[in-house]
Amino acid sequence: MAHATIRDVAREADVSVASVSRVLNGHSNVRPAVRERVQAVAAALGYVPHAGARNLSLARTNAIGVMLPDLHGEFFSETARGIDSEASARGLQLLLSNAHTNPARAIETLRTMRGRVDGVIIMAPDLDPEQLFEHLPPSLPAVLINCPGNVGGRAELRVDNVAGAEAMVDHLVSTGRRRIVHLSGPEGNSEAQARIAGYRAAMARHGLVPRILPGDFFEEAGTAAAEALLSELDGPEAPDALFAANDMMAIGAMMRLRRAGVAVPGRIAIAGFDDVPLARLISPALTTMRVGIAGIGARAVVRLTALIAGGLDHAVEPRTPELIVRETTGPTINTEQPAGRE
Amino acid sequence: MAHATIRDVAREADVSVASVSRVLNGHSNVRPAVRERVQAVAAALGYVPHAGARNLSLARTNAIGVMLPDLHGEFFSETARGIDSEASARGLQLLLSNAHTNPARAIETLRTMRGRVDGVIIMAPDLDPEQLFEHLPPSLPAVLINCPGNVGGRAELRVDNVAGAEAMVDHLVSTGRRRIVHLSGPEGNSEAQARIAGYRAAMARHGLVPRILPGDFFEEAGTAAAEALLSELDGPEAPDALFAANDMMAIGAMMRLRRAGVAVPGRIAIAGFDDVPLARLISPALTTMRVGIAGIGARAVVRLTALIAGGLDHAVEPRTPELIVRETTGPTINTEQPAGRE
DNA sequence: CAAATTGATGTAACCGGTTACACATACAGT
DNA sequence: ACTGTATGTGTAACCGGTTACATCAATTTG
Repeated sequence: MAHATIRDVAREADVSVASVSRVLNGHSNVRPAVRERVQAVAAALGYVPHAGARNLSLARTNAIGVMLPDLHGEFFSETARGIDSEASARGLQLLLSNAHTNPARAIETLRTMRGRVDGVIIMAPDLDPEQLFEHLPPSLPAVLINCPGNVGGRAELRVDNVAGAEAMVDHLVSTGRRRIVHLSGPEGNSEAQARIAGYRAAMARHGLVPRILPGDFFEEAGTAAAEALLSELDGPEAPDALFAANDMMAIGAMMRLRRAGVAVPGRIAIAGFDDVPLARLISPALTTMRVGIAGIGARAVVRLTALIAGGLDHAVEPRTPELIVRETTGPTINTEQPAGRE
Repeated sequence: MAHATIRDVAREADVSVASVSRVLNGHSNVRPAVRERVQAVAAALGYVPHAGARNLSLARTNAIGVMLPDLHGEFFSETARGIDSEASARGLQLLLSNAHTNPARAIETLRTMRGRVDGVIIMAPDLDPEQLFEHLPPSLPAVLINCPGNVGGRAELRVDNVAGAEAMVDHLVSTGRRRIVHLSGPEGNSEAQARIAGYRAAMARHGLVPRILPGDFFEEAGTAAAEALLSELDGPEAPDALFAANDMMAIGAMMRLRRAGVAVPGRIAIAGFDDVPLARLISPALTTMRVGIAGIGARAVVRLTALIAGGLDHAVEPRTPELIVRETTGPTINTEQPAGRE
């Protein structure tokens, strides 16, 4: 009592499978009488075409594979949303997999996608690019997002994290901050590394001494960092700004500081990176670098579609983050009173 | 110069396709010499098995289809995260589609999944269940989430939205509020309807008069509702609580009220529904009903896996939302000063 | 030493669609 | 009448894997 196949329909309607196929795909060269009979039988049998078989035969799936870094929080959600909105507008389905930092699993996943998707979008800043490219079938259309080791001339979208971090440091300096601490992302992550590099460069340019706390992009790291800084806040060398490598850590830090009664931005400024939707909703609203996460996802789909259609695309398309100044880097004040509550 | 196939490998290694297949799938009955030769040739040719063909042959895809409502923001992301975490722990891939409210598209999507997934998880509160079930192939394992018209004895997870809304009204009443306005979800949405029903029932039980503003689950609806209420806040009949049908609308309303200098919860209490991660991060933190979004997604995967393995499951599993009291329903005060800034 | 058993390998059918090509019929043109 | 063309339909090969079964060589057993 399994599913009906096209041959069942053909037998029941007393025609050949070719005719059934033609009817189902709306080809014109079928006699109306046959068409109706086939449709009636298909409906009666509850026939639903087997998409997998169809894909194999057509060598076309109308699906794209998406490989994203570990799926917590808003960063993932925004990327997925951007990809999804563009993909479903084009009638494409998404085969989703998150890259568990574990390279072997990631590569395995990529292989599993062969023959099930028409192309892939890969964002895997944690992964060793060498390994990745070695196992990426050369004929599989792919658009990469922030893959620093992209040597094979693959289509790519690359956020300029170095320039972004520099811009943020410049902004903090312009508001009078000097003791700017950077809370970094995880060590193996190329974006985190680039943001560190930008931070270092800008600090050096301003003649300031860098100080980096290790983080991992999760809210808890921000909480921990804030906790570590609390004891120093009354000292002579008190940091006057915390620049987190992403928004979630910045938010974690803010929550902790608020709980300790430390005024932000009065006593210490806070800045993030990414501009997740949440950043403008919290209070005080977070100053951050907008990378246009959803837009990147959507753009990747557009380029991938062109690639699948047979186009050539070896470009590394740069995306420059934009500084979004909100409340957390406002003026320094002495009182504990939170600022900007208009 | 397309992809190498298993026959290419077989020819090159001078063995049969059966042997290649055996080597690649780790069967034991292959002579070591042959095994090595096949592996060498496969590597040299950059052979990657065609997963689609494999799926067809095995009648097994190790993928599950997921159909979610067209929701932006955190609700979608949380559901996806819950499903993904459980799915990838089991080595399953996700074929994602969002249900565009458009029933025809939704059904089309569902058909497209036949033969590409081993089962489906469907959350489509906007969809007419009749149509949905008519086109859902009966032999396709499926777990539904909040599908009120589930008559076919399908496995389902159902949040008790009525009880949840009642509990929230009870809570608001217990804090002394009487003029409680409900900001509802979209009309065609069954969850929104259930929350309205719960609100109505509880209001009646307390002898209070209900008042419902139409919304659509988006932040902007909350902003608009707050705007509409602003003019009434000084009047004699000023509402003292706004109970939004989801968190995003509650947040939208809060943002607007804050901008107008209205103290929350001093002048008016705000409550949401869902407990998205954001709810505890904003300030003042949002009182809401926790439905455990991610947990529902994960649970759906567990049940679907059992179903795919051949189990029977006709249960409608109830999930009772939990009241999470935070700051937005704290004590009423007269001053404009925001409360709870410890 | 023949017979029986074991193990490795190849052949070909199958999964469920699509479609090139062959074929049959109808209808036009001269 | 005899081609020539258009149209509808069926046959069978194909997409790229898996695997039941047959085959054959090597080893064990009586």
